Formats: sequence, structure tokens, C-alpha cells
Amino acid sequence: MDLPNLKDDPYLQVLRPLVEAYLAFSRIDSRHIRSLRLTPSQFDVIVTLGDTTGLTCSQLSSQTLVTKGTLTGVLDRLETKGLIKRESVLGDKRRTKIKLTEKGGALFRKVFAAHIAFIRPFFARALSPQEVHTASTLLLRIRDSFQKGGQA
Amino acid sequence: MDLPNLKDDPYLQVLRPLVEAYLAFSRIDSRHIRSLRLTPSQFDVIVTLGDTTGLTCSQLSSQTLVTKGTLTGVLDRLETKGLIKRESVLGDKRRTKIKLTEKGGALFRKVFAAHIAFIRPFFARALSPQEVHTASTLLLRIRDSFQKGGQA
DNA sequence: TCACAATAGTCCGAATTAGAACTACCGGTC
DNA sequence: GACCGGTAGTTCTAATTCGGACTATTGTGA
Repeated sequence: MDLPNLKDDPYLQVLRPLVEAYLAFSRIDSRHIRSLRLTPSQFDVIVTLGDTTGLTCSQLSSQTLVTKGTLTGVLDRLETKGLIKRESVLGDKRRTKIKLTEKGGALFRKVFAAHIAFIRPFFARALSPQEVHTASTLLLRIRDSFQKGGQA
Repeated sequence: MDLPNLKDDPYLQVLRPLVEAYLAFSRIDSRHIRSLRLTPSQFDVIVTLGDTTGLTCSQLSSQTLVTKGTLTGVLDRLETKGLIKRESVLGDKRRTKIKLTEKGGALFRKVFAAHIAFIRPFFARALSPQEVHTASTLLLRIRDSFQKGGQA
């Protein structure tokens, strides 16, 4: 990604704060996740599987930030760590059901709450509840604009 | 990164929009950059070098999203493409000055404006000028909160 | 019943990523 | 002048990334 030095265009002046806010968050977020002995993608998969009875690869890919091509390797490593298991799906040999193991479920319960508790104060001291609402509204509009662009 | 399903906590409810807005932008941004035959990190380095007389690796690393460890390889590949050159620094054998070549300068002038023109409309249709100001202010507050946390 | 389109998941190659360890070099202090 | 701490850039490892190609399987329509 780029961080061009934009001075004149008011619209583009939201670009740098968006990227900088996200990266500042991501840096802290990723560092904490790594301290839990997981990579961000592994964490993403585990918290997405938590509280479900299992998801297929397609569902996982669409509900996480891990694309199809990358997911196989992430699941391989989680399986090697004994945190997930792959189960065949009755009636459809194409599909695989991915589930957390006992060990994976225990890890999910342990790390999820810890991570939320870790992240929450950063937002709490940055914005008032009213500002949270305003920021969310504007960010969703930006998201929607780019998502429409993707379909174009 | 993670996208936990957070329902109760108003502060955390800005997390998902932030991540989703950034990723939606990044997806479009990266795709356009790739269509220019560059990777996002290569683009980042080229636009950072554009309009300078050269930067050291340390300066480049701090002004782009490419960390020190990764930068060497990115510069290697840009050098192989003939877009940058490494020059020694008089009086300090530790430092290297990275400069765009003629070819690199021509590419910079060509792709930078094209990319800005490509990205601008997405933001323009999402926010009014007043909303740009509001969004920027709130995003910078989020950034600052996480950056302080990093120093802690 | 068959052919074809679509889906699911894997594999692949090139590039990137983070962070630590490493070598070479410079600056400050004694 | 010697020594030590700090800086600059490189190397290394394991993991990830993207997007397309691939194989196997299922669904649809004629």
C-alpha cells in the first residue's frame, strides 16, 4: 500500500488517517496475537470457528481475512498444532468441515476474551460513545464505496 | 488480524468498520497497483522516493510501510527492474543512498497521478468535505491512541 | 443419461512479512 | 588510541499473501 503525500485534495486527506489508524491498530493487534503464540491469520480462523459447530473452507474464507489459496496452509499448520480437525461431509465429497478440537476450544476461550480486553481500552480512550457512532457510520460509507467499486 | 463478532461493547464496534473500510480500500488499491506491474510495497517505495534526491534505507523504512528486514529484498527487485540504484554515501560506509533511475522517475510520474486519479472518486462519493474533516479527526485520534500504546 | 458448468479445496510461484541475529561502521568517552 | 555502545543494512527463518491453475465432485439442463 501507498502513503502518498497529498496536500491539496480534501477527499484524499482521509486516506492517510485511515491507513495510519489501521496500521497503528494492526501493529498492536498483531503483536498481542503473536504473544499468544499464534499468527494473525491463525487467530482469525480460531475466533471465527469459536462458538460454531464447524465451517467449510469456503465459509471460513468468506468470514475471515484469509483467502482460499492461503487458507489451506493456515489450516495445515493449525491441524499440526492439534487445534483444528478436518472432517468429511456426508453427501458432498467436495466439502470439508473444519472444527476446533478440545484443545482448540480451550485456546479459543482463553485467548479471545484476553484479546478483547487488551484491545478495548485503546478505542475507549480515543473516542466518546457518540464519536464511536459517528466514526462507524463514516467508515462503513467508505467501505461500501470501495466494495461497490470492486463489483464495477 | 481478527474480526471478532462484538455485539455489546460500543467502543469495540468501531473496530469492525475500521478493519472493513481499510481492507475494502486496500483490495482496490492493491489491485490497481498490480495492474501497473508493481507490488504494493514496490509502489510504496517508488512514490516515497519520487520528488526526492534519494533516501537512505532507514529513511525509506520509516517513511514507508516496509520494515528494514523486508526492504533489502524489495530494493533488490526494484534494482533488477532498473527502477532504482544504490549509491554509496561519502563519509559514512554504513549508509546507502537509494535513488530512482531515469526509468524509475518516468514510471513514478506516470503511475502516481494515475493512481491518485483512480482512488480519489471512491472517497469523493463516500463523504462530504465536512465528513472528511470529521473522519480524519477521529481516525487520527484512534491512530494516536494505538501509537501511544506501542510506546508503553 | 450425458455433457457441461459450477463449486470445493489444493497446489504453485513469486513476493512479502516480522523480527531477530549478524557484520561492518561510526561516535562518544576515557 | 582503545573500547564500547549505537547505527546501518543484510541475512535468515517460518509464515503469509495473491491469484490463477488444477483435480475431484456436484448440480443443471437438454
